[in-house]
Amino acid sequence: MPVERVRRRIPDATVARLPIYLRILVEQGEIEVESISSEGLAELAGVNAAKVRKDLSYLGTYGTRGVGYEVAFLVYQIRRELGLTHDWPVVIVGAGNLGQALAGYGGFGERGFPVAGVVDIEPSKVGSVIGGVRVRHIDDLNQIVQLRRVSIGVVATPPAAAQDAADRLVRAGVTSILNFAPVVLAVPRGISVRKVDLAVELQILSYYEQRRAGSALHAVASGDSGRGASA
Amino acid sequence: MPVERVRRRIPDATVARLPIYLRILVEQGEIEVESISSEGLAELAGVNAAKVRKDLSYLGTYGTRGVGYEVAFLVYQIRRELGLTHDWPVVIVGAGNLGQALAGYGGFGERGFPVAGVVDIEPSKVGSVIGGVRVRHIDDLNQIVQLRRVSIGVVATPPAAAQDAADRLVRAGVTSILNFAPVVLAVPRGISVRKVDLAVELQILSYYEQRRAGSALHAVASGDSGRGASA
DNA sequence: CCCGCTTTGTGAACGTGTGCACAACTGCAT
DNA sequence: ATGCAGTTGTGCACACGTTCACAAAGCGGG
Repeated sequence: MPVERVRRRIPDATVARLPIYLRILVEQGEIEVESISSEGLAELAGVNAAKVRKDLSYLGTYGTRGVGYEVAFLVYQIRRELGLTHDWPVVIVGAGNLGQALAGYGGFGERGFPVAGVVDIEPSKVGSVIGGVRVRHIDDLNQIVQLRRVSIGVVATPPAAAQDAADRLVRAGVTSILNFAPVVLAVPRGISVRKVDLAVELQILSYYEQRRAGSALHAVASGDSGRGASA
Repeated sequence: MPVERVRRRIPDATVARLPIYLRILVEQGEIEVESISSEGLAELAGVNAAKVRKDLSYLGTYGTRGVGYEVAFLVYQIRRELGLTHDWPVVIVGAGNLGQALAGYGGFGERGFPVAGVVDIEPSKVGSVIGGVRVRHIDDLNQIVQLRRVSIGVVATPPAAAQDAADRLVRAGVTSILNFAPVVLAVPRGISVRKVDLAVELQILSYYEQRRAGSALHAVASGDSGRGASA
C-alpha cells in the first residue's frame, strides 16, 4: 500500500505563487467564503485563471467541475504541499536596523516562522531585547540552531559581514537562508538561498520609470516584470 | 541625424540582473580592477558566463574580444540604461516598524534613492524623526511628491491599509510602487509595482526544505528558484 | 432522467529564458 | 607579418512558463 506517492515536482514558478493563493484563500475563509472558482482566485491574485488552474493541478485534482474549489480544503492542501503543517523557527543574524525590524515584526510568528533567536557579533548589541527576544552573541548560534531545531536562517548583516554570517549558519546546520544583504552568497550545494535586495528592486523600477519617460510618444511600456495588477 | 536610437527592449530577466552586475562592477572598480571578463563577472554574480555576455550584449557592443570589459565604462553604461544617472527620490508610506527601518537604513540614499519623505496616517506618529527625516501626515503626500518630483513610492503599511496607500500614491502622481505589504495591489495600467513579501520568501524556502526532508533517499533537490550559489 | 449551464483539467501552441558551441575578432609575441 | 591564445557576440537548440481553447465532468431544474 502506497502510503504517500512521492509528489511530482512542482515548477518553481508555481511554488512562488502558491503562498499568494494561500494567503488569499485564508482571507476568504475568514470572511466565510466556502468555495471559489479559478476565475475568482485569479482576480484576487492578479493573475490569469488558466494559470491558477494549472498551478493547482500540480497539487492534485482538488476542484469540482461546475463549482470551483472548496476554500478550506485547498488551504489545507497548499499548506501541506508547502510544508506549513508545522512551524519553522528562524534565526536572525544581525541586530541592526533591519534585524530589529524583522524581529519586531509580528507577522513572522503568526505565519508559522517564530523567531528562535537573534544574534549579533557586536558585544554591545548583545543583551538588548527586541520583539520579545533577547539578542545573543553569534557564538551561541550553534546552540540556538541545534536546540531549537532551526533550519532557516536570515542574514540581516552589513554586506561585508554577510558571507561570514552565511558560513556560520551553514556550519551550525541551517539549510535554507534568506539573505537581505546586497551580496551574492557562496554556499555549499544543497543549501537553498533566497535574496531580497531593496536596492535592486528600486533599480528595476528605475529602469521602467526611465524607459517610460524616454519613449515619450504614447506607447506606454506596460512592461513590468513584477506582480503588476491593473484596476 | 539620429540623436539617440530608441533602445531595443531589454528582457525582464536581464533587467533584473543588471543591478547585480552593477554592484559587483562598482566594487571591482573600488579595488582598482580595470577590466573584467564575462567569466570573471559571472563567477562573482553566481551565474553562467554566456548569460553575462548575452545580458551585456543588449546594452550594446561594449566588450573587447580577447580582453573583456572595461569596468568603469560598463558601470557607466549600465547606470545609463537603468536610469541611474540621476537620483530618484522615494517617499515611504507607513512609519511603523518596517517604514522606520527603511528610512533609517542609509543604503537607500547612497545608492541613488534618497528618502524625500515618510508619511503616516496616524497623528501620533507624525512629528517624530527617523533616519534624519521627520514623519509627516499622509495628507502632505501630494505636496511632497510634487515638490520633490517623486516618482517612486514605498508601501510599508499594515496589509489593511496598503491598497489605500497605493491609491493615494497614484493620485499624488507616483508611477512606480515598491510594496512590502502582503497584499496584491490594484493599480491603473501604466503603473509599475514590485512586491517584496517576507512571508512568501520564507514559505518558498519551507517548500524546498520540506521537500528535501521528504525525498529522503539521497536525491538532493538542488531546486532553488532564487539566486543560489555554490562554493 | 435528461438538458443546459458552469467550471475544471489539460493538450497544444506560443513566448521567454538559458546554455552550448563556435566564428569573429583582438592583442601580443616572435 | 604571421600565428596563437584569449575572449566576445550570437545562432541554435532546448527547457521552462504562459495562455488558449475545449472536452470532460458536476450540478440543478424541470
